[in-house]
Amino acid sequence: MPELPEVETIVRRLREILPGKKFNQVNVFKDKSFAGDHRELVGLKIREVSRRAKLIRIHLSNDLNLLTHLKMTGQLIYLDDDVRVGGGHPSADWVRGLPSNHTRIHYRFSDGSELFYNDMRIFGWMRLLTDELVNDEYVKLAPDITDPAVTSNYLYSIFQKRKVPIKQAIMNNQIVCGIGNIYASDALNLAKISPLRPAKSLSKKEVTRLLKFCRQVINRGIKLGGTTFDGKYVGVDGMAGGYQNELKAYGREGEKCFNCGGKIIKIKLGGRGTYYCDNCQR
DNA sequence: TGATATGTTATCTT
DNA sequence: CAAGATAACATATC
Repeated sequence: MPELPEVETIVRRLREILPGKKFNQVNVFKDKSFAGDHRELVGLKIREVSRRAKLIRIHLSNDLNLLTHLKMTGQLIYLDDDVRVGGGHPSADWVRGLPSNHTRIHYRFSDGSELFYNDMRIFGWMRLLTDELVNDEYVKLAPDITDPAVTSNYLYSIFQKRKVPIKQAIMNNQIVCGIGNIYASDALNLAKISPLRPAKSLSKKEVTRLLKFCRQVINRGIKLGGTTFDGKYVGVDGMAGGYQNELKAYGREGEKCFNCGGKIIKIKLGGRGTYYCDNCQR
């Protein structure tokens, strides 16, 4: 269930390995997981791997791309004999023989190495798209939280028109991309702002503070390689991240707030689990 | 049995 | 048309 830091981690790892690989064979086990004609891939070469929001873009020859969204339970795992690289949803597929029963797409390269796309819940997808179509997708998205175009002025002016709770506002991809449920809870805790506050009620100063901490938690997550909850799979070829050891609010129900010693409580907001300190987050 | 899960998006309503 | 609310997608686990 990757957020931006997890996706960025996967991209950085695959970027070291995939460029230069040539597709020899493609097996699509679940039609819903792949859009386009996968036969077109055979013979194409990988040029580059990049990220925008939580989308992974594998740039190919012929102005084509494999655009991927892992959604909640997607994984990309590269396999070459003893080498296993990638990431995504932490599950036994990390350590199991591949393909696993969650493998939806299997790619084999001309040098014999392989790439597996696993997705338990099948929310995610891979699409074969031209550069132009990728751009069409990108222009629909608000700038990434890592993009300098996201300034406190920019956010403040948008928030003025929104009365949804601030947590939902910062998770809205039409406003800013890349802040998921975990990092939203943590950023709000550090900023000492209640997730329930209507977006329009935030002062300019509060928006500035919130933006600062959003960037901080996302960058910290990237530095640590993302967040991995299932301890069983930590340490497998370095696939697991480390942010789970530094969570400020998410998953800490009943524990002490690091700001004030108050108790972290859990509520449901917009259908998502939301953790915050009732004492210092106002 | 029922609630929950790190994400989007279609659809309906206001 | 814009913003908000809700369900939906499909599966596993506690």
